[in-house]
Amino acid sequence: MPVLSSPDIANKFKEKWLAAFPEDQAGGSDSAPLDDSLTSLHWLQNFSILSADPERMVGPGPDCSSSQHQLFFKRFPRAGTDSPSSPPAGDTAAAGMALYPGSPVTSGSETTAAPPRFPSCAHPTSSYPHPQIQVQASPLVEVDYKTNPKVKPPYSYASLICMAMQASKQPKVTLSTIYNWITENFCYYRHAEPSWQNSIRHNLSLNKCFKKVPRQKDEPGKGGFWQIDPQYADMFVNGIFKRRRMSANHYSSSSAAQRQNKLVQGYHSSQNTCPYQVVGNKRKHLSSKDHSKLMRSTDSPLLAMEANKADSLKGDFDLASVFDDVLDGSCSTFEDLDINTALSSLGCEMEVSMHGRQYAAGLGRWCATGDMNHYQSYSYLELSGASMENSINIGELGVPQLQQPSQRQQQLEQDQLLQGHLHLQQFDESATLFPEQPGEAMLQPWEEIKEEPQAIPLTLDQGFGLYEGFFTEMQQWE
DNA sequence: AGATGTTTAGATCTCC
DNA sequence: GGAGATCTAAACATCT
Repeated sequence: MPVLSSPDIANKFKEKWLAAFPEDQAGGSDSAPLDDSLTSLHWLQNFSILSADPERMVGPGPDCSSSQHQLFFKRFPRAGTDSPSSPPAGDTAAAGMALYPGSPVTSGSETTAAPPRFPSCAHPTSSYPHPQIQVQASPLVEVDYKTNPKVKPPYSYASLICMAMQASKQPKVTLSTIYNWITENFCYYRHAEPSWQNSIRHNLSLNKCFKKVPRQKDEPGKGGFWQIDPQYADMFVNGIFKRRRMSANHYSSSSAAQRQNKLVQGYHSSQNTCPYQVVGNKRKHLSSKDHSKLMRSTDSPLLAMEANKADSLKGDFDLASVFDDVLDGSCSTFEDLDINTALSSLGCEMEVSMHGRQYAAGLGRWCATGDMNHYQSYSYLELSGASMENSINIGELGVPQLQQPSQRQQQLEQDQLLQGHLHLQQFDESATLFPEQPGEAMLQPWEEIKEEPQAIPLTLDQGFGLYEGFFTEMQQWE
């Protein structure tokens, strides 16, 4: 059996690629050879992520001519912009695990379906169609959860509730607000039997993560308010409910890779308990009584390809501050994302250690170091300013979670490489999710957290998709 | 009456 | 196999 070197593989890939996509042969003058892009990272240095948004390319904008990243996003939809309905590639089982609360749409490559529209969405980026990831068996089948009444969104009710809370501008929401948001953003529930509302109520009551806030006597209306219990804010990542269910010794005894793998499995599996098909996976939870559940199958060519990347895009990112601007933001839909949500979409690793104990990084702010045009790094600064040792790695591309100094340096270099022409401005996020309980979030019962922040190994394309998704959002901050 | 909230029970799945 | 998570369904109570 012949052994192919990296260039060989790249060349063969190029040949097959061009055979499959001859239109890519005629690249622009600025396009670099495909094999180069596959065998080296040099092109990354010329890659302007800020301009890489394929949607932005449509409209006027600077630096949108790079055929390389056009090609990239053409072929590899942005993982980072996987909407909540777009499960991470490779996670065929976790169709509901979203890294990025974008628009509630999952769609294929074809563009016949109308892009999601969120009238209540304020910022300009919300109006353009999001990259679409196929999750259907047929690449021609799209699932737009906002308009498709047949496909049940692959989110747990807890996630839906959380997303609704996130999308609302209020620290506390009413049941009807949750109902409305869900029905507004998920067509399925507009047409479904109202039993789902029962489930929502059941979830609110039963789930400790949700806290009921009684309505004041002078407040008119029916029922009370609901909010995420600050003690459990860490259980929501990007608006997706993340159950904690890992034993402590699991972390201490297993290797980083094993731990990561297992945790990822647990996390992903936890994100979707809805029936689905899993290609090449033992998980099969298909109920014949609801045919729509079949549509959660994720054996699209893309995901099938991604599924083969055994270690790709798995893990999660603890960032309680994803909620930080929920209160003062203008978010009302998935698409109104705060920076932390966008950061979360990076699938970056956040690891805050204190006195040898692992904590989920909750509050803090992302800062870039260096001048505005040449950021050397950016980091998540613990607001407490205590002697926390931060180890933040954005754009983890398969780097083990626990890093030695040399590894960290390596990662830093990798980060710098990836940052390329990025212009990252420091931003401020001062709002907290639970303003009525200032400081409480800082006193979260971290010790109770069994499931810890995970390093997220990403394939290059996925990582880039995440990066792109992030910096697409970052532009708004600029 | 309808909305809201609580509780119980069964089923299915994953993880340990 | 047990435990936990989630979904679904149902019954019941309370409130507006």
